[in-house]
Amino acid sequence: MKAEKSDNIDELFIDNYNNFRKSIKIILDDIVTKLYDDNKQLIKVKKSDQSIHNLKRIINTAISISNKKGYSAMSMRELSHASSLSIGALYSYFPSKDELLHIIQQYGRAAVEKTLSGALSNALSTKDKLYNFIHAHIFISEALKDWFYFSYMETRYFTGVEYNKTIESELFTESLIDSIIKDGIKKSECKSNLNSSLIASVTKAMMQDWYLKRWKYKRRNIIPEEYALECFNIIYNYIHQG
Amino acid sequence: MKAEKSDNIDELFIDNYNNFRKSIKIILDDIVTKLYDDNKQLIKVKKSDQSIHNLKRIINTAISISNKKGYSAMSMRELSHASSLSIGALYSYFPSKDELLHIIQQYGRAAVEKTLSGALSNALSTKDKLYNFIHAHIFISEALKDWFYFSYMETRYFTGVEYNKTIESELFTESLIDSIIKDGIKKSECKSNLNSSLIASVTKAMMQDWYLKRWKYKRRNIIPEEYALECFNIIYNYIHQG
DNA sequence: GTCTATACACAGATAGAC
DNA sequence: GTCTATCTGTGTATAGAC
Repeated sequence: MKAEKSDNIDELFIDNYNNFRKSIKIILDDIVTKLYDDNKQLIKVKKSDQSIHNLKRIINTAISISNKKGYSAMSMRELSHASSLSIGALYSYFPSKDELLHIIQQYGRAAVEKTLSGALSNALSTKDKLYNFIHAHIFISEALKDWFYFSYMETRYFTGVEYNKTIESELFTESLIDSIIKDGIKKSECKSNLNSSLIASVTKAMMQDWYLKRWKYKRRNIIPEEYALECFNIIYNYIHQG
Repeated sequence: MKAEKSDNIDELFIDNYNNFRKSIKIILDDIVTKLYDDNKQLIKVKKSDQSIHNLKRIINTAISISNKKGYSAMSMRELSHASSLSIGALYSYFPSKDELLHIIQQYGRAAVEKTLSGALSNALSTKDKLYNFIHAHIFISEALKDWFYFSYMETRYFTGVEYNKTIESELFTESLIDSIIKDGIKKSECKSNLNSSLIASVTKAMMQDWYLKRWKYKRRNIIPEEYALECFNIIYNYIHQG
């Protein structure tokens, strides 16, 4: 059995968001470090503790301002002021405003991929797989709620490669849910007459609402576990056999 | 009984989107006409067949461009060119770009209110009320899909009154679903242990996905009736008693 | 009522001092 | 590596001709 694989990330977030949150922080640091290597031809500043700290602040500040007024309406002067770096200094971390957008996208996408890829590995039954997947998605979108919101809202302005990658990611997530259901049908754990791809779509819509309407759930004191469980219950109740 | 009230709009869209679409077109014309009266202190051009036609084109063109690049990134030169009116002419239909945004919002909000207000009137059972409401919402958001998308995406840039009205509208729609479920619990048509407000939220999220991910459902040839029915089935299956 | 030409503010980006 | 000063393009909005 695979039970002894204790370094696997997925055991951390099945039932507890707090543990998940702690583990993802370390991963995010690694990802920013990796951004330097992946973009070394674009970044003038050499990789160092100080510069990693600065890049992280630039990314988070840009996301924060953009979520209030939109990326295109965020001026470099504003970003400069809010991140406590001069405009000149900013431009040594990225060559243009467009490239900063790409860097921000790379940052979040890397975190999401790392999380979801581990979410299905140890789950066996349809019920457990669906449960784990929904929880993993809610948890990562809670930990990175600002990035998720940013990415969702700015996607439509993306062009070329960046746009395609985002659409691809949307459809890939959906296809994972679709597979869980299709597999459940095959194993007679689910009803046989289900429109699995349509159910996968609405499941994703429910999960996305968590970060799209964060203000609403916060106001009502709904915690990630509670929301994830309700989503799971609604869908599982609809698909499961007998 | 109320059955003889044949002028009521709701009988048109329960099962058939095409009939709904035809009836809403007339309503939209009335709404643009009303926009002149409500904003006569802002609009320099006098109300006429030509000017109503122009204002409608301005609104639809602005929505269309904004949905591709965002309202703030849409330039007046661009809107001028795409709507075949000079910049000078545009500014006799609205005093500023900000005011145009308000006019666009008034336009859509009036149409939505008119539709949803009639959706619950004749329905009696919980099942029928939920069915009708979900269908009405999917149908109006299909007919005005560009406006719905626009409104959803630009809300966060709104300030003051406009922002409050949009939030209010979101919560009001949800409270209607919440009431349907609460009423069903009281009448023992629904399970007694339901978190009705949370279910109302995810129901709304599912309905919103119809216009937020229009490209996806179009690609898969999903029609409004099919999507509405699936949403209804998932939720009704979860809430209904026995 | 609609046009063209233009005023004036502010955007992104860069050069060169330190 | 970071700063300030500045270049150039584009934005919103308006004035005045037709």
